[in-house]
Amino acid sequence: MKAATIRDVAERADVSVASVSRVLTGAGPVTDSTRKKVLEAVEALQYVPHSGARSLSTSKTQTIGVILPDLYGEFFSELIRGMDVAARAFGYHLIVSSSHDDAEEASAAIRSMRGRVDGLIVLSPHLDAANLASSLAGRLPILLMNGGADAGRPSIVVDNHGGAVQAVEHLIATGRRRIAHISGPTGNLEAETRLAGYLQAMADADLPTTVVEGAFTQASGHRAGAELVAGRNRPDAIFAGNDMMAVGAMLALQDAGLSVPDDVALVGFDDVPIAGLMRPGLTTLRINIAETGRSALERLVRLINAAGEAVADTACEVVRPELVVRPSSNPATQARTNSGERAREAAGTSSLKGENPQ
Amino acid sequence: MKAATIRDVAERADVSVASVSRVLTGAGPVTDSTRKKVLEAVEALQYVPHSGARSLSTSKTQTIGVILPDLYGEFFSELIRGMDVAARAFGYHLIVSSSHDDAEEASAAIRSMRGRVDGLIVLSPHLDAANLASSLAGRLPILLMNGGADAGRPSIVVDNHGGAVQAVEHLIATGRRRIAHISGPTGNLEAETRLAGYLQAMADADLPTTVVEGAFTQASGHRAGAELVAGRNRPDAIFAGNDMMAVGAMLALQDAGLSVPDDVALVGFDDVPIAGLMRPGLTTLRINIAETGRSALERLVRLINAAGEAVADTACEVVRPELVVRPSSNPATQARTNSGERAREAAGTSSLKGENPQ
DNA sequence: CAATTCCGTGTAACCGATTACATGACACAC
DNA sequence: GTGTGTCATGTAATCGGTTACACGGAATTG
Repeated sequence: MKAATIRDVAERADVSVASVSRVLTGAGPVTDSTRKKVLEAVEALQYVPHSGARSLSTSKTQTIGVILPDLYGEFFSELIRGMDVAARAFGYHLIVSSSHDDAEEASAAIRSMRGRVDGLIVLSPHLDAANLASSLAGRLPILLMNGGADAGRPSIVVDNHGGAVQAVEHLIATGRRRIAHISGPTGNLEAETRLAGYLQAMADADLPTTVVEGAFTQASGHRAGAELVAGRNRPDAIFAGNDMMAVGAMLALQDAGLSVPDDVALVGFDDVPIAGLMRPGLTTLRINIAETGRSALERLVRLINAAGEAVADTACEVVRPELVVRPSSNPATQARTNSGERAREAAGTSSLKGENPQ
Repeated sequence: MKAATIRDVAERADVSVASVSRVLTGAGPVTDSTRKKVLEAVEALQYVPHSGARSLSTSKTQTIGVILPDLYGEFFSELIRGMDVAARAFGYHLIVSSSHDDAEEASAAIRSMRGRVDGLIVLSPHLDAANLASSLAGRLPILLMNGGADAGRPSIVVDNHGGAVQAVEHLIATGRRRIAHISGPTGNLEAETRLAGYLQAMADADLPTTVVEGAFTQASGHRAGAELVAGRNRPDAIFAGNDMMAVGAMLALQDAGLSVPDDVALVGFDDVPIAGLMRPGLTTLRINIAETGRSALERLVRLINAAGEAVADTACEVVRPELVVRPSSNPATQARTNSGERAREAAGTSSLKGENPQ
């Protein structure tokens, strides 16, 4: 039994294919009686329009492609969730291609999506991918989320620089002066922007800087933390380029017998779920990822609908991270209030939607 | 400038559309000179075949749909990663639709994918979704990962029952006898299967059971843990239905001034990244999620290619969880060796691939 | 009552690929 | 030199929708 076509439906409803199409697309005039007959036939035949055929005649696919680098954990899922919910609301589908960690792979993925999607959202922490993406995509609307403001094309970036400044200013405000930074890997735009923010905030406060390079991994954070406490002139605060390195550093500090935050305060970046579950809870910078994903998708849909017209949208939208203060950066003089914080954290589910079946 | 069609390519290469098609699909004989001319024209025109048109004439979309419930964090991203990598290897694209938490929504998603995909992978922890999926999909190959063995259709399930038995037997082996269970929400297949495994293992060992119902969330685990330690006849071990509840319970125990594992041992399920980062590290059951996703996709591709033929594949593949022993379930008599474990965990990146840009 | 408008409906062209079949060139054998 | 077989290539039908245009019947108007 082959799938029903629009002609089967037309025949069964005793109308023309044009009427069936009009009922189904909602375009053009039809009487109620015709509509009723068509819908009955559709129901009876379990008819679903062939999307390929539709896309052939309308040259729209109602599909949006998402190109992602190697993202892990909460970040990935929240982002897709936000985009997916928005996509459904607009009647779009989402084609996802993940794990593209170099420009080569990413451009292959873009190429393979051409003709299959109405627009692309490209996340890429790689310096050169932005141009690649735009040249490869031809006339396809593209929204970049590559972490670097790329003037002249629609994009969304996280204010990594501002976030880093916030982190440093917070540490200064709580009385720290010897503030070190564990940076992310060289070549990663986000890492470099966060580093730049750290350097600037320290310069503004006239404080000396210490930077150890990490790789955005927990292990590298552990190594960097160990290195920092072993050196002379031990810092009284560490701002890590992301939460995973902060977690590694925290464990290294505790291994060395130091107290966080009394001996060394600690601030991360991203607010991954683990941040709130560490003891002490990790101060960090939060980005509402799902919201960012939703917003990215909505913007792309607008770009698609406006295609060809006044391309007024070349702005670079900035998402500002929010500082979430937890005990890891309590003022140096303050007594520990571990249990209170612990109870609060344990009761809340804000950063952790728990269900995780299978 | 509209996109080039196969006719433009044919014209430019001074051959027929048939030859262009033959070169591009690799089917049929062509001389090297023709191939060369065609490829040059393709390159010059930046030609990409229209997937809709192709799908119309071949009735294949080279796309696989994935229907997911509300999944969070690592589970979601690992699963998609595994599927995505496999899909690329087979030349397939992945359409993802997530956040379907009731059968209604899930079936709407399935319907909207008909005609757009060559096959479906449906994850659903809902009891009735299995039948729904199969009836809605028509002749579309479907692979179920709904957590309940559903004889007669291709499916992949996690051995939740066996995992729970392993957990309980492990706790018994380390000397515990008063073992309580924090279950997941009623109506969730996985939760119920894990509960059943607990009950069976306890019955086999002739031990009395205690069950408190949770909701797979950290907060519910915290409540359940508090309730368990407050009651008379405090358990000396708790097996939680998932890691998030185990984490909540651990914090509740520590809030109550109890030591894990000395006073109460703790075992979770899933091996989320946080499990290894808790202090003490949480004993749990690990599933290689990416691998499971990859395997699911490969199996579906096989189903697609075999469509219509001998549908010999109606088996229910079982994925067995692996017990990961960490300090939260150390034998009751053993001294704490926190620092050793801590160093090991911090050095390893096994469960945590750290990069988490933006 | 005829003329005009309006509007629901049907016919058929079109979107851009694939592919069965026809064609024609060429080589080889008799 | 004609016949036969092989094989690269071209022609045209086809997939299943959408939609411009034509058409015809009812309602409105003079």
